[in-house]
Amino acid sequence: MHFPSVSEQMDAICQGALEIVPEEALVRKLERSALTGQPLVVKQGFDPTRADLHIGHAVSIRKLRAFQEMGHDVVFVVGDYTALIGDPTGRSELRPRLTEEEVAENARTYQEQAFRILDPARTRVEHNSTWLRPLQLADILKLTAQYTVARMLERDDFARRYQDGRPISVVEFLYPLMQAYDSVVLKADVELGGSDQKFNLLVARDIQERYGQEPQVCLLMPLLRGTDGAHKMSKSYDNYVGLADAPDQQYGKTMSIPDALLEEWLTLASGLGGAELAAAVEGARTEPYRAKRDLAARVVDTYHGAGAGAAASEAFDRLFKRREIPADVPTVQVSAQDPALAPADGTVSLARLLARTGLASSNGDAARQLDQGAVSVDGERAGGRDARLAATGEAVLQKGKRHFVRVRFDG
RNA sequence: GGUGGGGUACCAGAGCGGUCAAAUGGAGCAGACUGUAAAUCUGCCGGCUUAUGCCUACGAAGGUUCGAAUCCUUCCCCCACCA
Repeated sequence: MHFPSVSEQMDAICQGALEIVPEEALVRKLERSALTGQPLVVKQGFDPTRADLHIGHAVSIRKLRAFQEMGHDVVFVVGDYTALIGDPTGRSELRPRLTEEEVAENARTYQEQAFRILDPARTRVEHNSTWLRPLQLADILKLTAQYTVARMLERDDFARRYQDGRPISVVEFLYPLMQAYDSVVLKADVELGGSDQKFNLLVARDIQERYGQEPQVCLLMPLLRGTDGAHKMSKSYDNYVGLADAPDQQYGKTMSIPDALLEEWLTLASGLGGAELAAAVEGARTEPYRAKRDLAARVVDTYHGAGAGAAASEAFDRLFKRREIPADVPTVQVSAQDPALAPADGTVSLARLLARTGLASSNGDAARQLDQGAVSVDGERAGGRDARLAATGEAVLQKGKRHFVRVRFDG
């Protein structure tokens, strides 16, 4: 195995990284691997607590990719067992426990999503249930004996919760230990994670030593803030751009970030580096709108291939600038005679139709939306809650700016 | 084990016998505006074939009362301090 020089590797690794703990150890490991031809084992875990990976995860997945390109072994750990506990990081309360079925369902697509960035041929995908599930109580006793409650409480999520009198379940103490055990099993040389993972990654260093291994190097990446501009990007805040989101979704969500976030996103999510990045950041200061549209297109290109960004940009203009009906409107077939639509004289209740087609969550919601002038039929704004619609042929219903359904009547 | 404090809508959190489908903030949806699904302002924000009506909802089940989120009983759950 031939690796780039140690200093080249260090440059690539450091680019965008927030912290490397400890940096000298990484240099030593790289030197040794260059000498022996033995690639480093670089791991990162992802808990399938939700169905999607998002561009916040991509920040470190890209870094995994960089390791891979330099010839190291990347292990993508699907935390299907740790997900059953839920990472307490940043949590002010116990996570709802997921069932094994829910986790398995989420895990199914993780690998596929990660491969939008990683090279499938050079990635080892491991599920941590493989080694965590078979553990016996004796094994767990050994593991838990390696760490103290006082050290656990150093962690500020726990410290704060304890101080505020909010519950901390004992299983939550197990989480960092299980993650650490992953590192032991994999004999990890390097573990990647977001900066909020620092505690967990550091615990692994201690635990590896207790199990007679050389401790891993922790490589912490900055956290990307979500589209709300306030919280870190997270599935639970619903402020994320999913790797598997449709192009128009990715584009629109990116457009919705506050201007103040542009520099952060350009740095962490655009895939740009060096001079290009500097130029883009400068552009964001002078022409934020332009810069945001470029960023959005770039994000879409990254996950849907070159050209997809331009198409999404065009669709965005059509929808929001020109207020036209988008190309791909889902069609719903309804019967003009359906009693749920209150048919009379060849017409149906528009409110009921909205509820029926899913544009409104209930008849009451539909009535309110109609009263507020939120609804258009074939581009014409519809009146109040009593509006009716001729039940023939087709009509395009629109609620708000971006919810469309084409209705086709039969019978 | 003891003592004290709690459990309210998607979240946080007020209410403590009627005027409570429940203040307020956040989230969400919509309208206006615009450079955007930004910001700002405004409205809405349980359901029901639309009704000064009914149903569901203030941890659960019973009870008191003309009337209960509010009072009582039992149960379940959470927190703090002490042990």
